[in-house]
Amino acid sequence: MTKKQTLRIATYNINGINSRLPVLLRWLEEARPHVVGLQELKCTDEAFPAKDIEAFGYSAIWHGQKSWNGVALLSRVGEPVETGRGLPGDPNDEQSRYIEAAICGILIGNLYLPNGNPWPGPKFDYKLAWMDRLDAYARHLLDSGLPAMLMGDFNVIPTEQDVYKPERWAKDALFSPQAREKFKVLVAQGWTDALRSLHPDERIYTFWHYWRNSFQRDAGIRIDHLLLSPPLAEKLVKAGVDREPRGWDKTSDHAPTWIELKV
DNA sequence: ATGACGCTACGATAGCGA
Repeated sequence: MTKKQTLRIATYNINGINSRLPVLLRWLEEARPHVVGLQELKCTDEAFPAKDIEAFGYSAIWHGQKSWNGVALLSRVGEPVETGRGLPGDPNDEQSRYIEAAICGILIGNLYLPNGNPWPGPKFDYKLAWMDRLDAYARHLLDSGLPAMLMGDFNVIPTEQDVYKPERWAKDALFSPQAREKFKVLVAQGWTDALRSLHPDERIYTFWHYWRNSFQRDAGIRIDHLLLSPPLAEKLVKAGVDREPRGWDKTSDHAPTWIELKV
């Protein structure tokens, strides 16, 4: 790092990277994040638009899957050194929901946590089991003492403060007591919820449904999170949500969510 | 309760996921 003061790291559920490519590239050009974790690529490894992304100055690693899921890490501050692909803890889990790399001396885990609807049901059970595996792995990361972070689409609304109208989400897996409790226990291991720690009293949303003019009414929820280990938390200087891209044409239902770290 | 999107396929509309 030469004279750079801060490192900007973002998470963005792109909801189909090839359909959203113009939106992604426009945002990369305008926001110029140093590191980006993407979720919901909805493409195979072969169909990942690596050349387009490289043309904007980013190295990338990705873990695709036909039709669903898929995660990637982008960096314009050195090539990501991959340290993990697939969440440990279940060798039979074939869903592409986790990719991890060392970038600029930071261990970055990028995740797409299962949605879990309908609740109850097997998809909800899968969500809770996935969260148990994440809990175990996150503990391992903290124990390493490394500057580490876990970011992505957690598909969990942590508290009533993180939803425009709690009663509308009462029967949704994203707001279920079980998922919220597991998220709470995870953070309590010693992670810092970056956005909430810097903005304790604000309403912060990262997702708005396409239907019923949700974005225009700001009827949103906060489900995209960046969790920092103690050595990173002390370097946190800014955090926010880029709401503008959510208003663009043919856009994702999520907005890019980011932090800035002292380097 | 409603419903928007992208993706896929014994495809040209419908089911699935979320």
